[in-house]
Amino acid sequence: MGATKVKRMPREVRERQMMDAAVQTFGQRGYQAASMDEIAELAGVSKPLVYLYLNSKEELFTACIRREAQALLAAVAAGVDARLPAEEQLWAGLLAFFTHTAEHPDGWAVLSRQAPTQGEPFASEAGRMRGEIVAYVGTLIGAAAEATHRETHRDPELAERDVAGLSQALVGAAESVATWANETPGMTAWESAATLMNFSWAGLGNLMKSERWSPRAGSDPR
Amino acid sequence: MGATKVKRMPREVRERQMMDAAVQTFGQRGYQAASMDEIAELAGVSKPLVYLYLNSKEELFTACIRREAQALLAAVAAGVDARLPAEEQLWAGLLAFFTHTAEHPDGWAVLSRQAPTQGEPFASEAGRMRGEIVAYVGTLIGAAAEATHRETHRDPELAERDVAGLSQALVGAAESVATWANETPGMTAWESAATLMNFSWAGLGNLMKSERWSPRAGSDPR
Amino acid sequence: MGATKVKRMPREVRERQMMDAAVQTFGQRGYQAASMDEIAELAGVSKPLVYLYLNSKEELFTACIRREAQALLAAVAAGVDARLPAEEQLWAGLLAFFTHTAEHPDGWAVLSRQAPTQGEPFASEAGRMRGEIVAYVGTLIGAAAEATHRETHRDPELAERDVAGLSQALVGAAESVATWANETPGMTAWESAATLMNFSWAGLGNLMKSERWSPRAGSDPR
Amino acid sequence: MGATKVKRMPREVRERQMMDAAVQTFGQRGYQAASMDEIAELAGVSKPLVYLYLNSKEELFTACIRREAQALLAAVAAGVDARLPAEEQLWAGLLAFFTHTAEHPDGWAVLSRQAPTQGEPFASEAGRMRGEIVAYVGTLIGAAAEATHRETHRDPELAERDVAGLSQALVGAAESVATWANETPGMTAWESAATLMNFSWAGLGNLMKSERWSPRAGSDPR
DNA sequence: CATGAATGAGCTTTCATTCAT
DNA sequence: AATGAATGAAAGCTCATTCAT
Repeated sequence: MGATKVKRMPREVRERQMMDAAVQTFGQRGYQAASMDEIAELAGVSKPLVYLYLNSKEELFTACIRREAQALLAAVAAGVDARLPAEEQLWAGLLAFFTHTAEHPDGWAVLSRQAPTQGEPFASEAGRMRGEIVAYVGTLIGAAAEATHRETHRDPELAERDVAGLSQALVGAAESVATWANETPGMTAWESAATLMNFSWAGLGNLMKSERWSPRAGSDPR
Repeated sequence: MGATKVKRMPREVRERQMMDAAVQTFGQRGYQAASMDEIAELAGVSKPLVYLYLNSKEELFTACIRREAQALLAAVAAGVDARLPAEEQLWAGLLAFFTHTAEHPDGWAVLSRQAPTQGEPFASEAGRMRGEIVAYVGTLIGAAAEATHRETHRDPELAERDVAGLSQALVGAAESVATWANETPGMTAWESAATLMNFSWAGLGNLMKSERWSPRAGSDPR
Repeated sequence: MGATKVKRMPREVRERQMMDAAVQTFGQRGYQAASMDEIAELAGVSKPLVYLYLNSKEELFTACIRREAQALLAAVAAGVDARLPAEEQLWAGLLAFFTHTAEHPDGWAVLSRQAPTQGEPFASEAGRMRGEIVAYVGTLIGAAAEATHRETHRDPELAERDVAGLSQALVGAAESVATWANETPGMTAWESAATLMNFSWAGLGNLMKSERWSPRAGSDPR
Repeated sequence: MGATKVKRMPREVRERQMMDAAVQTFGQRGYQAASMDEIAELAGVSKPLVYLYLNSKEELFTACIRREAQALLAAVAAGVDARLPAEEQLWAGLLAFFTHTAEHPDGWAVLSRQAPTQGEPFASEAGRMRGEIVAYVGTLIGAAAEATHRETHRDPELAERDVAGLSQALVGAAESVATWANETPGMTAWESAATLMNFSWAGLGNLMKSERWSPRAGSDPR
């Protein structure tokens, strides 16, 4: 009786609507503060249907984390050409990263703010994705180190933990800038990527040439 | 059977016990997931006493944020000698920062993970502290830029937004490394600080000499 | 064992059941002493359902006041024929009033005892209804005064405040008698109405003929 | 160590302070909404002291009811000269009643609004006092009836229940007017008493001369 | 495929009341 | 005579979750 409410949609479509509503709600309110009522209403369906398709709040949140992580990883991967030199891969990856986070702020909020703070099933789920990115960045750093080695015949002697630490720093810096950019009107993905590149590349480059920074005397490493 | 339950303590002492318990619980569970029951039990008191002294969950959380922020800022300030050159100030500050966050992981979790994600009364409370640190880092960068200018007679031309972005990146990197260090056994504050210094100083130094990184052709700033 | 717990009823029905239970509980226990648990149990539903339909204790109480006030006013209005002389209107109104209060003692308790003593959202809600009744009684007194004026050519000179005071007295007397009747077995509405009519009508009649009562000497109006 | 807080007062004085504070708080807030904290603070003592002297909230409220009832009864009794004719006794009693309730609005609120609505230990406590007043009024009516009988040789034939009903009506009217007067600025006790006297005396007088009001035909007593 | 009706469990908060000094 | 410290018990309210249709 009327076409206002289109019902009987295929499962796939309904499911995407629900997940979209969930990501938006979780991203803006947080996991705990988001209520299933709100999500169902925003999705335009009844609560039992949400449960029929997504089973529970926990599974729904996990599904959101997974979907958004996949999307972010895919976006970065799509932006990068593995045949280019490491430096340009990093640039391309950062650009893709900031572009995606700017276009999906709620998804980024779910991944960066909500998931890691909600305790165990979720933190590790989000950690898995972050780990993939950190590892990928680590690969780039390693590759660059090796290239430098070949060119300069100086061994950067980057231990595994060094690489891990640097990757963490770079990813952390990117996260921080991404969040800040989402709150700063007029800030483009290009600017964000340039900021980060400027900030990090020379430091990384030096490291690879074994030119480490070290504290002056007096401050002993304890 | 012992002195496990010492009762009738002066208000000041009890209040500190409660705040300690609260920081631990909030840091590990998150604001919403932490229950006042749990905090009271951990503090070894009854719930009404928590309310008598701290008034409400919201006020309790705010008090935790403030106390931990104060402590962190104080620790960093105590570690830094403003008469030293910027480079060494940064090193000392990072060392103090990583030392404090390593010694107070729950407090650090409250400040870095929980407070910023819990919406309005809290996010801005924590943002205030982060803002102070970012501003302080910005000062260091500015000072270093000026010094470089004097030495090299080259103007770094760092716009305000550049400084802001770099500070965000540096602080984000530090946060990321601090959190990662807290999860990585055997990682010392000294190592964390060195990692970050290595990562960032050369990049910053280059910037100040106007040696910016720029993408090769093809990737237009859109 | 039986049909004691019939479930899945339409909202309208459940809502009436809840209001009935609420009126009974509020009337007997008072607003503060009545617990939502008790009301829900008496209504045969769970507490969340009460909140789902009626929103809060405050709204529930307000709804009770309104419903019972409406019912009482409607009962009195239905019992009165506005074309009759004032005297007979008063009689009919009193009879309807006492009949209704006798049949709905809990509703009457809510209106007369509980609502006016529970402070501001409620007192004025109940006051509104009492005001309507007082005003209606005032109209009757005014009409009777005018009729008397026409017949006897003596001006009753009833000032507004006189009318208000008399109405208050009459309504107060009726309230008192209604409450007393509800506590007195065998007391019929007819008897109550007759008592009040006897008590008041002659006094009012005298007033209208300007035959005021006045204290003998000695007691000066200060 | 100054004289700001005079301590160690005799029990009698402290107790009166507490009761004064209690009457004020109960009268304004209601029994349930009044908290022992509030009462203790208003009385200027610590909570345990209130318990030491008055034992419990329930006993405290009961004590308030009793004290205020006693005071009201005493005031009315003091205003009446039992050797005067019933009519003048009524006038004097009403005047004393309205004077006292106007001077002690909180006490009157406790007696008239709070006590009767708070369920069982209290309602009957307040009912006892009300009963005394109703009975006293009944005595006056009875005395007046007898006097009338003697003068007019007509038997008013007032059954006990008639007297009771009339007393209830008169007392209810007085209560209503007292409460209304307390809310109406500029309304004096003298005016209140006159209003009530005008309203009731003629009606009572008629009754005593067996001139009852009776409904016209049609409205049968069922 | 889809939902209106319903609830168990838990949370924050308050309050009368009591110890120990 | 007087109090700061402390609590058991309960109340209002919310939410994820499930029937029955």
